Amino acid sequence: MGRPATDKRARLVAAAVQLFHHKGYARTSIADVAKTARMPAGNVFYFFKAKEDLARAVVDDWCRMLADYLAVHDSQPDYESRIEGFIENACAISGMYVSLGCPLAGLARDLRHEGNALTAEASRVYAVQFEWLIGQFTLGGYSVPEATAHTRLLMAGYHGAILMAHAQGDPTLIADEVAHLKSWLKNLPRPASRSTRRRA
Amino acid sequence: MGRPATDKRARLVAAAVQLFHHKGYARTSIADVAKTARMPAGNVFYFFKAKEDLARAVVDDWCRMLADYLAVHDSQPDYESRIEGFIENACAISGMYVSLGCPLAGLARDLRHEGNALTAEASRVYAVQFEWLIGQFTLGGYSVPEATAHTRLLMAGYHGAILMAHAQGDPTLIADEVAHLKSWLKNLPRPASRSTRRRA
DNA sequence: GTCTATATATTGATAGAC
DNA sequence: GTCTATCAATATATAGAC
Repeated sequence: MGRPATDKRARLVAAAVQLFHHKGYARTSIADVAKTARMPAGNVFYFFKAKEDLARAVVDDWCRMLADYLAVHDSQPDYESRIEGFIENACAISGMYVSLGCPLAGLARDLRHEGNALTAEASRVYAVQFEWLIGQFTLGGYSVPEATAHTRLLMAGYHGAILMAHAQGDPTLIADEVAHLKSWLKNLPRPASRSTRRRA
Repeated sequence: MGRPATDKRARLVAAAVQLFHHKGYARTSIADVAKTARMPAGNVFYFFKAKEDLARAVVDDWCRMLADYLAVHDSQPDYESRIEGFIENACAISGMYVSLGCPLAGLARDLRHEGNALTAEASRVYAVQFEWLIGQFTLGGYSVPEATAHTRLLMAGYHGAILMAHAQGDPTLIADEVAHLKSWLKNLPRPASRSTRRRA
């Protein structure tokens, strides 16, 4: 169906992804987005009939980017190395987390304040990480309830450390939590039943 | 010095505390605050010459409220019971956390997006909890570095679980983390040196 | 001290020329 | 499809009557 041949829509989404992270959703104007994407303000409404629709496109883009990033870990041979890679990545980008906060946390919070229309979108942004982690623990031989419980603790500690590091302006909060989570992961009780891959 | 005899200022701050939590800082207008506090909009600027100053007063109010709440735990006989009370409180108010998110997280994030003028204020909101927890662990005999490390892990898991529960709309994320943290606290290695209060 | 205007800027969104 | 001009609503903040 008649999508435009240009990359204008993609440029608008990319600009919105960045600005929603840097300034927040409410403080980012359509004019801001258009300017960052190097086009006139009125043009935005050709691609998105309302700011809400732009927000939905931004959520879609984050889900896609997160899935792409998580796929990078697929080259690791076992589930534990893949999860460890996920955990350690927080250290690699802790500077961004400290200065701007987690983009997922920001987006989820912002969208919940924009009326019921966007509340459902807010829940989607973390779902990709949740599902990937549950899938990895399951591959490691844990039952789905076990994998879910482990994932929830991991996600809480992981994103909580980012939250604290941002609020306190201190990247060592992330480094300490990463070290703690790696140790926690290594000392996790082995799954009771069959494991599709041996080794810790 | 010439403070007004009425409670209008306090009513404005209370209204702002509530609205900043429910709607976020950017989406809360001065008119909203005045209306909630039952007075005309123009009146706000007699007490706060700018919206920024209202934000500062809201941060002050949160620091005071947090200190008052933490003092409730002083009746507990030992540091471990006091920290346990702090942890368990997340369950008691998990409904509020799920529907509105943590007010501290929201305020901290919102203020960081309002230019450099309010960034410093954003760091203050968690400081009361950090310092109280470090103080409790220290009373339990831990060294200041040990107490700080324990506090940082606790704060990350605690506030991370609230963040996830809000984003996913699921209070069991908080209940599970609370159970985990209580077990973690109980199994924490005893401090090496003198302890001002015996017992786990 | 308190409240009623109102100034001024910016917002999301639309209409219509090209 | 693209862009200009502009609307209507809402925001913070001020001036000045009471």
